[in-house]
Amino acid sequence: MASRSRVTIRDVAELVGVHPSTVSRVLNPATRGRITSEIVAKVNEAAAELGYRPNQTARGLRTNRTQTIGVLIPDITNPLFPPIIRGIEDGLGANGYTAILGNTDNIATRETEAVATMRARQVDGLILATARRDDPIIAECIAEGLPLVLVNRSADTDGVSSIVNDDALGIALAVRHLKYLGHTRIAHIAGPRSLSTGEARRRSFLEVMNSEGLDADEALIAETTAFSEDEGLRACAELISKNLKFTAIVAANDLIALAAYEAIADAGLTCPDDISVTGFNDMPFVDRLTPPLTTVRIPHYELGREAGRRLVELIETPDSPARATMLRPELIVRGSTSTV
Amino acid sequence: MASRSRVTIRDVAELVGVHPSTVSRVLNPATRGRITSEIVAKVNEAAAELGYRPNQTARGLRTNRTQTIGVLIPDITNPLFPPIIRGIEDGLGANGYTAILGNTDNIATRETEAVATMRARQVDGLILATARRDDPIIAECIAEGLPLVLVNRSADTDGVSSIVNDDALGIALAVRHLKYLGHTRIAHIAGPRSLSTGEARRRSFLEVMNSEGLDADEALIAETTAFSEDEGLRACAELISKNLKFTAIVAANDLIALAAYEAIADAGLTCPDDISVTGFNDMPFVDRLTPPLTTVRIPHYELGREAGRRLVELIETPDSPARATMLRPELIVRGSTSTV
DNA sequence: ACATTATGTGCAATCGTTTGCACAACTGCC
DNA sequence: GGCAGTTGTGCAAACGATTGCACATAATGT
Repeated sequence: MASRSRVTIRDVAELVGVHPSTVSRVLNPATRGRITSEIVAKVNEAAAELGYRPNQTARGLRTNRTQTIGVLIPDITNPLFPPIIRGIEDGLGANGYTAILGNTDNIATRETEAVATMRARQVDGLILATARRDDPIIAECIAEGLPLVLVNRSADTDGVSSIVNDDALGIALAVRHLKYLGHTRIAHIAGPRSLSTGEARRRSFLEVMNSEGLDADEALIAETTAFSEDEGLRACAELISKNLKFTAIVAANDLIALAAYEAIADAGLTCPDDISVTGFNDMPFVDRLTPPLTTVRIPHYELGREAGRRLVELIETPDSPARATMLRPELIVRGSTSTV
Repeated sequence: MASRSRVTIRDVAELVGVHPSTVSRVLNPATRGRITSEIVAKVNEAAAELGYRPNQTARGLRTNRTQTIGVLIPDITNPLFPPIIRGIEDGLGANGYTAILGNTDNIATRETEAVATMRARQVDGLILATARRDDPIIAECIAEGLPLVLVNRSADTDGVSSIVNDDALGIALAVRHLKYLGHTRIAHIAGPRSLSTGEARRRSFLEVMNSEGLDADEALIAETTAFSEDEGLRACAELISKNLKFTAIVAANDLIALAAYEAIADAGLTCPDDISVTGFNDMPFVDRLTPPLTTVRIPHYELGREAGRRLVELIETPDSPARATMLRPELIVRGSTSTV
């Protein structure tokens, strides 16, 4: 028969001739010191010989800690998320935690459902990359005392830990770069205002335009309902059709910037000769486009890693305070921006 | 205190006034029929009222089934894998299973390690997207009776279920397309022979060149040690420097095709005017390159979904035989190939 | 009407660990 | 040498669910 995990702590105990609890104490670093070193050695030897591996399930039942955490993301096939996930796993893995993933496709019901299955699996905490600014799951987690970290997107609720990019800085870098190139009328294709990223970038755009003394014209802001190419194309085409005489577009993310390329070409114009474009995220391969995309690079991996570490901290020292952390983005100048 | 999952089957039982085992039977679809429908209704009602959620950990301990499976992939940030993972999760999720991920970076020790932590977590089965043709983990799983499905890459071992792309067909499509365009001297940048994909594509290349009556010249095959851009660039530059008068390159995957673009440009040539290039995988955004890449599209999502379903089948009907399944790829013709 | 079978529910053991408590044995002190 | 204090180990009760078995009660057959 399948011998999976057949060897238990009891087998090890019998082989050595001690009580199972002694074996348990040897195997737990925190209690190991209380056991005679001679026995420690014997137990370790026996465990190795039998190929003993602790049963996490049993441990989890007894301790009410599964060393498992849930990660909610919109969609793993969006190239934005893999580095975040990788970062999370690395940040957790170093501490013996494992992640289970849930894709929500940005659908609220699927999000609720995913949280439910994760809680049934007794996750020790949750990382949300899916948060809407008013997401009810956040309050729910706080009420239930379930450790929570937001990553990538933050929320309006305070008292919750988050690791996000400094969107205001990112937009400022893009706008100042365009100003430096001589642009004064700059458009913005904004993301959804229900997401912190969409809102923050939009607000920052207006602020920076103002503070830099450029034409901060609300008419130059186009709204989208999703960070998608379809939406970007629609918004951008509309903007161009209005004939507002702008010479540059600050797109709220790279997909929208890609859509801008298309809309510009559709209008018989060229990028960057007629209109400069900046993106946001620095997705894979945007350096290979024609023209290569000038964009704001977000440290996605680090975002994830910090989120993982922060969550472990929250789980292991339950009274640690909530902190909102911002990581610095970087402007990557390529060929999609040029002087007017 | 945190109320997470505090309500147990016992609480529900007390509220209704029945024994916990009765509640358990009601909640389990297989045994529900044995209970009076009146009680079933009351139990369901009480469970809903208390917000009862079964504790998967406890269930797992008792039944020795965690409804969790392990997925090993080389690296989630490689755009090849997210759709596979998404497919796996969808294929599993419909059956109540959840996946935990492990990134191995194609390092054997990390692979062994990941399997160990997964087995400690009592996974019910394993999906390997990391298999080398002679991977020892496969034999190990079979010996232990741990259900296993290979996805994307297969192995030399038989008696193991796998869901892979029909690489031979994919290569045939690419070669025939080039032949149709008038190419006769065609080069191949092969992937690592230690991986089924590298070997199968390489072998198929020679076979198809022969069967199509083209110059099947071993000298036109360049070897790489990894499916990476660096390796592709090295191999391709070397091939070009040999001055072998070929007019097309069949790259073993898209990253290598990208490297071919670079090597071709470095040699002062252009694609497709001087050399046509085909890729393999149809990664995101290769349609946006200049020129857009002609490539073989692999149904990655379906590959993953089938793997998930197959594993569930293997777990739930343990004597089901191992099957090797191939899914059909599709040639996507774009701008990187042209007539000679 | 009585024996027999079906049906529905309760009982208690069990899965593999962890951990508070008890208690020997040993140490050191005066 | 008796007493308090350590120290190291064993004991047994959990954690929350599942499930073979037992046993009432109800349904069935003759």
